[in-house]
Amino acid sequence: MYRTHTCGCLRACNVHENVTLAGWVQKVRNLGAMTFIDLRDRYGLTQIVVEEHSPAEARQTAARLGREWVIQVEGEVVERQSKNPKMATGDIEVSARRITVLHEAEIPPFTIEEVSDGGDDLRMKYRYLDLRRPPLQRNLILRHRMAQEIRRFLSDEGFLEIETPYLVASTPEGARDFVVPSRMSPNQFYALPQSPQILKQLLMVAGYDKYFQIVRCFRDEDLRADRQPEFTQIDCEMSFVEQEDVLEIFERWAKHMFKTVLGIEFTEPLRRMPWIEAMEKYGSDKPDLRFGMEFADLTDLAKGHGFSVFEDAEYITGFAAPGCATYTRKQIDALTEFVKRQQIGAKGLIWIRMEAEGGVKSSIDKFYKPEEVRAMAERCGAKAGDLVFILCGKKFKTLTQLCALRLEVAQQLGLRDPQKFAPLWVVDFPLFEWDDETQRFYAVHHPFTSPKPEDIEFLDSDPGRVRANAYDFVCNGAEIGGGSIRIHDSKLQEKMFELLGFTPEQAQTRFGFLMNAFKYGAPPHGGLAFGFDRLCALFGGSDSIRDYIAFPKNNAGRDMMLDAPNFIDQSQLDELYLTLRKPEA
RNA sequence: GGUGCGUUAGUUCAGCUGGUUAGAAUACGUGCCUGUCACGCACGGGGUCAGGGGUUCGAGUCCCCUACGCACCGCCA
Repeated sequence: MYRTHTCGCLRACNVHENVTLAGWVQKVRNLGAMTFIDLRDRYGLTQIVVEEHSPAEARQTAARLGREWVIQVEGEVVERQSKNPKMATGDIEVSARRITVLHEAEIPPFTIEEVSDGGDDLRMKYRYLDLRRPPLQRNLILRHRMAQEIRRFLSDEGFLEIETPYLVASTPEGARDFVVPSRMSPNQFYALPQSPQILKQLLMVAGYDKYFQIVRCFRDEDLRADRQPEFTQIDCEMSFVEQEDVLEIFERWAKHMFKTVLGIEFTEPLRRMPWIEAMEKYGSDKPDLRFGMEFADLTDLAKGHGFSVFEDAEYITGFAAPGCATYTRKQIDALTEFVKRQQIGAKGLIWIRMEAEGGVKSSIDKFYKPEEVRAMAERCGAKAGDLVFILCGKKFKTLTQLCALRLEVAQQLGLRDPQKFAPLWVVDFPLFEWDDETQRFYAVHHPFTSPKPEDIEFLDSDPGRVRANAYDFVCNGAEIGGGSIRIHDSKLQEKMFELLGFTPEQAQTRFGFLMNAFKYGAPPHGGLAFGFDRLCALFGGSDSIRDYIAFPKNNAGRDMMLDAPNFIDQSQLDELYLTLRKPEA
C-alpha cells in the first residue's frame, strides 16, 4: 500500500497516528539540523519534518530531494511547535521515519505552486505540470461538480442522456467543418459535428421526448479566449413544448446550478429582454446587466440644430457614466481614441459633463443651448457629477460601438465584478439577417428555427421583420446558451429553404434525411444548448475558458504539448488516396 | 484575411535620446544555520538579446522581412 492518507486530510485529531503519505515534493526547507518538506497531492499539502533524531537514512534521503520528486513518507503525525494558520493541515506535521524515492524529477521549467511564475505558452507546453497546481485543480473539480449537477437535475426531470456520433456528414452553411478522410470509401470524408443539432431533432422524431448530452462539438474557425476548436455543449431537446416550457425548465435548471454550485439563490424570475430592447439599451444581444449605463435614443433631441455631424446621422445615442464628470481632458481623449480605433470605427466621441455644482459643459456647446444639452444628458439618466458619452451614425453600427465604450468604461470603473452574476433571457430574435455582400437573407440561428406564429404573414412581404421563437441565456455579457423552437411542419420548412435561397434540390441534398424523417410524423419540438466550458469559466469568475479545459489548444488551434496538428506518414496518405499540395506563398 | 502588443539568464522582467564588460528578482549549485512555511545569510555558475537582412564608425536599442505567443476585428447557421 502506497499511502494510508492523502496530503490534505490529517488534522490535530490524528496526532500520534502512524501514517504513510505519497506525493510530490513542492518545496524543501533545510535549516541545517532539521529539514521541512512540503508534500503535495491533489488533496493538499502536508509538512514533513526530518530532525536530528530522525533515522540517518531518512536524513540522507531528505538531503538529496529536489522539487517535484515523487516520494513516499512513513512517519508519525505530531503536533507542530509553531502552527501555520494559512494551511488546512497547519496544526500538524509528519515526523518522517522513512522516506522512499519513488521517482526523481528534473527541475521543472516553472514553479508549481499556487501562483506560478510561468508564462502562458510554457504552461501550455507542460500542461501536465501546470495541472498539478491548485488553481487548475480547483477549476477541473468545479467542472466535475457542475457536470454531476447537470446530470442529476436533468435526469430527475426525465431527460435521457443519449450519445450521438462524432463521424457524421458535412453540411456546409454555418461554421467550417473539421473533416476526416474515409479509408473504406476513397475520396470521401466524414465531418465532425459542429453540434448534434440534426441528430437531436431526429431523436425527437424517434420519440425520445426529453434528450440531453454533454457533448464535444467541433468548429474549424479562428479562436478567441472564449473559443476553442473543440468545445463542450450541454445539448438538450424536448418534444411537445412551446418556448415557454423550454424557458421554464431551463430557468429552474440555471437557478439550480447557481444554488448548488455557488450557493447563490435567485428567487425572482429571470428578466426576459426582447432582442430589440437589448440592442437599443445596451448595443448588444448579450448585455452585461451587472451595472446600468443604459443607452437613450437622442435622435429627436439632437437633430434640427444645424450641427452637421448629427444632421448627417441616422441614429444618435448615448449613456451616462456615473461619477465621471471629474474625468480629465486626457482621459476623455483616451476614450475618444478608443472608439476611433479601427476595430470599433467610430468617427468621434461627443461628451456632456454634468458638473457637481450644477453646470453643464459639453463638446457641442457651440451648437446647442445649455438647456438643450441638459435635456439630452437627462434623457440618458445623467445626474450631477456624471459624464455623458454620445455616438452617432448608422443605427446598429452606432449601438455596437457604444456597447464597446460602455464595457470599457465599466471596466475602468471596476463594475465588471466576476463575483457578481446577472443572468437573463434574450428573446424575440429576428429570424433573418440581410447580408449586403451576397445580397440574400441568412438565418440568424439556423434554418430549422420557427418564426413566431403572429409574424408568419410577413414571411413574403417583409422577411426582415419576422421574429423567431429563439432565445439566448446570457450572463455578465456572455452568451452562455441558446436555442429555439424548431419547425416541424414540412410546408413551412420548404418555405424557409426557399427564402434562404436554396433550390428544392439543394435542400433535399443537404437536409433531405431530416425532411424525410419528418414525413413519418414529427412532434412539435425545441431545445437549446449551453456552452459548458463558458459556464464553467463564468462560475469560476474567469474570462478565459482555457483554464477550465484539461488540455486546451492555443490561439492558433495548436496543441502545444502534443504538437498537433502535424504531418502524417506517406503510407497513411497512400491508404487514404490523398496527395498533399504546398500552401500558396 | 486583417489590426495591436510582445519575444533579453531555467523563469518573470528592467535595460531611457544607439556608445565600455547586458542587469534585477526568482530558480539552480556549494557552504553555514534546531521551528521553517515567500526561511535566512554568504559565495557561485548561467545569455546566439527569437531568426534573417538593412541603416550606422558603432545596434538588445532604429528600419524591413520571417517565425512564434497573446488579445482583438472579420469569421463562429
